[in-house]
Amino acid sequence: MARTQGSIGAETHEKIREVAEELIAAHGYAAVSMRQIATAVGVQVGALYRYTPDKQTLLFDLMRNHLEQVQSAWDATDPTDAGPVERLEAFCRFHVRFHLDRPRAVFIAYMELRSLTPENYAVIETLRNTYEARLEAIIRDGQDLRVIRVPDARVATMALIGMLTGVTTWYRDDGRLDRGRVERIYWRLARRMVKV
Amino acid sequence: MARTQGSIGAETHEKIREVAEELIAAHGYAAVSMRQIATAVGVQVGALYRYTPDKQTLLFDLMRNHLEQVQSAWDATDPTDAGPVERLEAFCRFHVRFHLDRPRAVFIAYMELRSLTPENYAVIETLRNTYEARLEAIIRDGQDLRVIRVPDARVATMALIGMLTGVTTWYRDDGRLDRGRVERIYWRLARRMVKV
DNA sequence: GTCTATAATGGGATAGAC
DNA sequence: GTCTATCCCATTATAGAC
Repeated sequence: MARTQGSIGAETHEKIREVAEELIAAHGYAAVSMRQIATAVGVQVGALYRYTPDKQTLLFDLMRNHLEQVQSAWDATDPTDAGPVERLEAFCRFHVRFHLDRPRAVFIAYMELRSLTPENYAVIETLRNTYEARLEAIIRDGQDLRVIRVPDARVATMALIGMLTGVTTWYRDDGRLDRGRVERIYWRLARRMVKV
Repeated sequence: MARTQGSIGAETHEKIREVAEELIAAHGYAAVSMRQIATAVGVQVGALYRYTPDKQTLLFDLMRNHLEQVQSAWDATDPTDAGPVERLEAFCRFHVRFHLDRPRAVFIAYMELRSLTPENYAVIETLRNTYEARLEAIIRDGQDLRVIRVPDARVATMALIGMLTGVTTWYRDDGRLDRGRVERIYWRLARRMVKV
């Protein structure tokens, strides 16, 4: 397979993304320098600018990429023909599983909103809102069909998102529970929260 | 009332804390400079160092102060003679109320852990764990007395903390719901989550 | 207790050689 | 596509005048 004409080094590009995600998740966007990233990648700082116009765009691309992946992965998972309770179970399990698999990307997407320029922030906020709206729609469907009952659909949505996303703050792979059990426990908690 | 001998300017000290909390919550510890803080306070940068030995200590004091206040405010609120369900209601309502009243301090306490030196991090982590242990103890009491039932006390604790703390990410004072209603809705969701 | 001035270091980004 | 060298500016923290 010939390399695409005019393409830049795909391996280096990928490594920059991995290293940037790791360092930014650990120390924060503002605390990580382009020099640190270059050193961890194994290149000099000037080389980074063949892959990103600036540091801000590097962050923005990481966040957009992650949120677009969440979105498309959920759209591929959503059992749209099923009832609201079954879809809610799919959502809760998907959210926990996906977030446990990508804790660093999740961390950045939630923590570095304030590091974005206003223009980039608007894009990312829209992506986040679109995803959260998917959950809210399921809850409202369930209410209409009287198979889900919550005091307030909007608050229940935000409470669920907060509860599910929080798993990344405490879960450890070498801990007492494996991912499957955690996924199951979170769904049982969620189900009781919204049950008729 | 005479000013304590040898004391530094109490008003300036307090203003530094307020300004630092506001700026760090908005932009992040690493992104805020001592110059920015000094300008917002209305002094020159050198003056700040009469009140804090360095920037790190300024952050650490903000976080410790907040967590100690959470702890002592809860200890003063906890209806220790009541049953587990009543105490859980007190906890949930307290947590939502306290966090809605201090969104910036909460934000910093959860987001800037990575900006602390290892020594300072250990202190803050201990304070956080102590507070979370209070909730877990209530849930375990409730399980023992068979008035609370959850799949796993530890996961339920973290799920509750995540759910309740998340309120600060979406609540707006000029929004649809006032604080009292939000507090009530969160408690209803929590109660269903842990009910027998 | 606050100021001005400065030391010492590191930041993002670019130019031009190879 | 990566390197070296550099520009220019911001950073934390301190010294010493007032």
